[in-house]
Amino acid sequence: MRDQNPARGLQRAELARRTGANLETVRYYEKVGLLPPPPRTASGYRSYDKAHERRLSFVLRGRELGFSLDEVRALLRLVDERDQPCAEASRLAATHLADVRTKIADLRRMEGVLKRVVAQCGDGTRPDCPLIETLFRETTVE
Amino acid sequence: MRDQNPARGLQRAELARRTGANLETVRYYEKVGLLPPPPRTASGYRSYDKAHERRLSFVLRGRELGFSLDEVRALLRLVDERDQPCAEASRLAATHLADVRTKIADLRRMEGVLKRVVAQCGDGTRPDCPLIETLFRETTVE
DNA sequence: CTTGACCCTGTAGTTACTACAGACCTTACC
DNA sequence: GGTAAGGTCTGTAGTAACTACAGGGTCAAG
Repeated sequence: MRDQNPARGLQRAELARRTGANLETVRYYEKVGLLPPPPRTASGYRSYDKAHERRLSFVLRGRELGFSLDEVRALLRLVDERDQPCAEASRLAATHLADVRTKIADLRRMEGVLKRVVAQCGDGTRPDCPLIETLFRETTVE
Repeated sequence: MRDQNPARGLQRAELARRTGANLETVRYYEKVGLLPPPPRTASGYRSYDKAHERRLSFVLRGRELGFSLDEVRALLRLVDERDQPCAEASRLAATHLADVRTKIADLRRMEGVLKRVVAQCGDGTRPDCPLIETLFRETTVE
């Protein structure tokens, strides 16, 4: 069994397990500057603490809300450098919310067309496949 | 003025313009096998015809419906090789429709959380930013 | 002292393009 | 005939956000 003593810090796999991140993602986030490089043991192993865990969770939750890594980086900068980050953070969130709504609208348009053609295809015995005809003939957007 | 005589075929830029594709995308689709390599002029220029235009439009419309290039490739194979492609095509579309609906559900969850936090942030004068607190504290998914 | 489980690094692969750089060709105009 | 502007060609590198090795080092238990 590996060392679980909190005074010695978490290994990468433990941090990944505790946060739900993929093992490789932890190293990736360090590489792109979203996680600070942790101290190393004598043999070069990374040793994380609670602050790393907190920060990694922040990034992962940001990702769950659909923020890009650049947006998460901006949010982290606000956390680190600003006293009153709410106005800027809220602006970022509002912009992102608009992006999300645009994506939903796009997907709903796709859903509508797909639903229609799947219904028209029925049991798939038609010689003129409505899906294929749609792709050849129609514009899918007005 | 360039040659517009249909007997001589379309150049790449013309094909792109007529279909709405990006110029580089045309070559890319050829490279990944979605468009057949067109005949070349004596000096090596690609020369497209109506069949290419039709096929490229098919790919672009498939993309507008959110199909991956692999899925579009599969649909094109059905068009080329099968007499009765509708059953298989419809299955592909139904699978893709389910994917689209999953994405919509994900985005709606994001939208709900973002809408809430943006509302809570209000004019951005709060010292405890609801967005940042959410990212640090909550799980965004139940 | 070996086995197995972890850790390290750097790099390559993924999707679907997009954007060059450097070279060649064609056309219009003078 | 010359030249400048615009097309075209190729291959390659860049984008986002990871993910997955390969080839090596380390560490603890039996």
